[in-house]
Amino acid sequence: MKVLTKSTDYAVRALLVLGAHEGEYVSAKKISDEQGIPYQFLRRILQDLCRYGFVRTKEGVRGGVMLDREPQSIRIREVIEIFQGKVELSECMFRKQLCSNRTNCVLRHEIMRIEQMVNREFEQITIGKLLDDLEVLENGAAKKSEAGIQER
Amino acid sequence: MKVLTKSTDYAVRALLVLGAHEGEYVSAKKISDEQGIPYQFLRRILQDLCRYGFVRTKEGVRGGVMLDREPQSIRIREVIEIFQGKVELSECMFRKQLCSNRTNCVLRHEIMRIEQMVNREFEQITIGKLLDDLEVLENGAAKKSEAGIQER
DNA sequence: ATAAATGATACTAAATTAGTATCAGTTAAG
DNA sequence: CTTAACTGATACTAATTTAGTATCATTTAT
Repeated sequence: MKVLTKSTDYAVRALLVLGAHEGEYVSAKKISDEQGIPYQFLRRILQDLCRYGFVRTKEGVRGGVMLDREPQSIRIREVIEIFQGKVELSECMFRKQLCSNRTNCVLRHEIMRIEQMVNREFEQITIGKLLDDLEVLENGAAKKSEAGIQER
Repeated sequence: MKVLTKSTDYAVRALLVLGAHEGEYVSAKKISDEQGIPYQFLRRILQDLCRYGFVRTKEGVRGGVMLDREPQSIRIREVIEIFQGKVELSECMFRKQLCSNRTNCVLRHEIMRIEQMVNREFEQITIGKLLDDLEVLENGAAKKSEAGIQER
C-alpha cells in the first residue's frame, strides 16, 4: 500500500525547491539535477503545476519556473489531488448507486471515516510548513548562517 | 489514490460471510455467488487466508471454508497487509539508508505520522466489529428477531 | 545567430492489479 | 465404486496505472 506516487513526491520536492527561491525563476534542469528527478518527467509535472496555478513559468534563456502562490497556502492535499486524484475508497462501493450489499456498506463507512482523517491531515501540511521544518533541520544540523553560508 | 484493492475488499467480504456462518463450512462457490466475486479470484484469496491461518478448509463434497479465528480478533490491518503489504510511504524514502536529501526528510516525517494514524485505525476495525455494525443495519431495516430468529 | 529555456504531446516500459484457466487430489453420497 | 462437489496448486492473460523517454516547436537573453 503505497501512499504517494513519484509524481506527487517529485512535485512536492520541486515546490520546496521553488519555495526556497521565491521570486526567482529556477530551471527544470536545475531542480532535476539537484533532486535527482528524471528531467522529462519533472518537466511534465511542472507543466501541470503551472496549469493549476501553483507556479508561473518564463520561457527562454534565464527563464524557468517560479512559485505563484504563497508557500503557506499550498496544501499537500491539493498536490496529491492533482497527481493521484481524490483519496477514494475501494471504489467498488461507488458504482451502483449505493452498495448493493450490506457487507460492503459497513466497511465503506469505516473507510470513509479514515479517509476523511487522512484528508484533514494532508490539508494541514503546507509547503510553507515543510519549509519551516526544513529550516529547523538545517539549523540543528550545523548552525551556520552566522557567516551567511548557503547550504543545500 | 485508492486505499483498498479488490483483493482486500473481497477478502474482507468473504470473512464477513464466514463470520456470519461460524462453525459451518461454506463453499467458495456460495461466497462467490452471494457477493458477486469472480470465482477463481476468490479461490486464490481464500487459499491465502488459509495459509495465514484465518480460515481452515475442508476438501470434497460438503467441504468449504470456515473461520479459524474469533471474528473480534481479526483486524482489517492484518488483512490489508496480506494483500497489499505494509502501509508504506513514498518508498523512495527508504532505499538509501536515510533519505539523502533533506527536502525528502520533512515530507517523510509527516507521512510516517499519518500512516501510523491510519494503521492504528485499521488495527481497531475487526471482522467482529463489522459484523456488529451489519447487525445494527439489518435490525434497523426490518426489526424481526422478536420471534427469536437467530441472526448475527 | 545561438544556446538555454518552456510548451505540447506522443510514445515506451515497468509494475501492479484483476481476472481466467487447468489439472490434480479429496470426500460425501447414491 | 463412481460421480459430483469441493479445495490445492499454479500458470497464464488482460487491463490499468505508474514511471520514464523522446521529439519538435517556440520563446528569449546575450
